[in-house]
Amino acid sequence: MPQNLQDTINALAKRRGYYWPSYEIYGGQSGYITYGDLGTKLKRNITAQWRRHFTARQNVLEIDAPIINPEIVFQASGHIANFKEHSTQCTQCHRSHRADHLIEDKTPLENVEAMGGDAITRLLREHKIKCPRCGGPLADPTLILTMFQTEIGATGGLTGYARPEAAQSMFINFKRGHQHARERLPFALAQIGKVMRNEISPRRGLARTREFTIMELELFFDPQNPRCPWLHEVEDETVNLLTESMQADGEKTPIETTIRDAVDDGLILTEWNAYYIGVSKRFVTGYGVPPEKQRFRAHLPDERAHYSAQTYDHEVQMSFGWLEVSGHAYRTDYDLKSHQKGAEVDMTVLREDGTRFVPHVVEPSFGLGRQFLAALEHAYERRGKRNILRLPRDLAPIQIQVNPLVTRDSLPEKAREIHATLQEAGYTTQYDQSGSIGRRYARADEIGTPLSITIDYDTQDTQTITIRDRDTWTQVRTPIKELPEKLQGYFSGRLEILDLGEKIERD
RNA sequence: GCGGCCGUGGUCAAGCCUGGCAUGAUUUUGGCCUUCCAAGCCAACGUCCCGGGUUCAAAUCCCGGCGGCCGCACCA
Repeated sequence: MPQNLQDTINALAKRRGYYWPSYEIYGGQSGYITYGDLGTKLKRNITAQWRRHFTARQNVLEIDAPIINPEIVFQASGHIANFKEHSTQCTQCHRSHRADHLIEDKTPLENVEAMGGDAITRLLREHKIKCPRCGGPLADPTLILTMFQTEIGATGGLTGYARPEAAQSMFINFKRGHQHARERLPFALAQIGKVMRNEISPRRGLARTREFTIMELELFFDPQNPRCPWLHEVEDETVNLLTESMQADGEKTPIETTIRDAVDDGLILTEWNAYYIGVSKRFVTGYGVPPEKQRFRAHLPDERAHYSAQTYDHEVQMSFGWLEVSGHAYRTDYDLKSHQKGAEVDMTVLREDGTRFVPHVVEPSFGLGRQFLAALEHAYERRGKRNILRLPRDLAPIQIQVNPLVTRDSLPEKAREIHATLQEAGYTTQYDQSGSIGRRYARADEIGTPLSITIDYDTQDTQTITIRDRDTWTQVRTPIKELPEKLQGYFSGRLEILDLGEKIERD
């Protein structure tokens, strides 16, 4: 067996069809993952949950914009300038360093990055800068551009880039969105879509891929009226915060605070960011990560993005360390102003007092693959020889498995009949008659199917079936005619396994 | 991109050092059996990451590539 949890889950994912490395038959290509049937269904359920938490409001509008953007969009946004790195490597100890930072350390120069590649190479040579670690000679820096570049139009001509985040689509469509939101603030634009980042060295499977789905929301508000009218909904939610100043003091243990207190104490700069941090905690808890394994860590000034005034990463404790599952950035009016300048289009909106202003933005941003990974890892349980995925019932790819107890005496026929009924009712189901009943329950457990329905010899006589619960292995007996109502109750979260029928005791 | 370790059926592993019929467990599928938790029996499907070299002979040795993990850097 594999030694660590990640290997175990990767093996399970491959075996059962959650996900696997892409381009396998051609030897593989790092940074790409393909989702299988179960994975696709799980993703769909996670996005459904995300929508429920983040977009189910009248003034949150969802859009679906193109992935390839003309260069001008990213010139205006600042990405072209900020997405280049000049990296240099020590020829002796092979460590990599950022060339511009080395120059800034050794000279009075500032913002060296903006001077361009030739200047950086020249400065590195002129000042005879050595490896800060071992003092060895450094190679000439190489330019790293982590956006995918392409040409728009089959005959070329116009440079285009794949978007590395969905946010710019929301900013460049701000005016349309504002119009559709009937020109009222606050409102938000949200988007679930693919983005691409040409990572230098992607690793750890799903946690970092070159192409992934992002779930992002931009909330626009008036900085003179920064109140979040929905804050009360999450104000009592407790979160673990690791603030900027705590990290500056070397503090590693977060403080537990309510959203309300975090706002009142000034730990979170805007009510809107605080609101979404609260919702984020609920969302992540909802898909199975216990609160004590979550924290919100503030970005230090030097790791913050070029647009951000304050960013909190929502991190989840995984077997391999902390994993960032979402980012909560206060982007101020940086982006709208950038596009106002770039496109020469007025991005201001009207206040009641007749003045105009550019709205401020708060952005919660989620990588779908990372929610997926966090949900899987926290659902995983080893019980004896068995793997169990204790996925929440509203996340499980297959909701119900239907089995005949044995494959004779017309039990399979009856089981298929019930299976068909459930499918017609809209449930995601699986029919299984292969192997012993225990083996089939084990299969259901391993892919995280919460309920198994078994047709046995009592079914014909009493018109009842048994329902087995994945987590407790408890079984209850239920009349077939009550199934629709009971299952509806269970999957809406109203009923638990013992509410579904009469408990069966077995020796 | 650099360095270290690694790559064997669907999955996990032994074999590699010391070249000689690819091995085991498990999974999957079908059958038998079977009145509830991976039972048993029978059968089947399916493998040495890719390319080149050395050799009578390469999973094994050598070279290159690709991929994975870890460290450096990157992760907006």
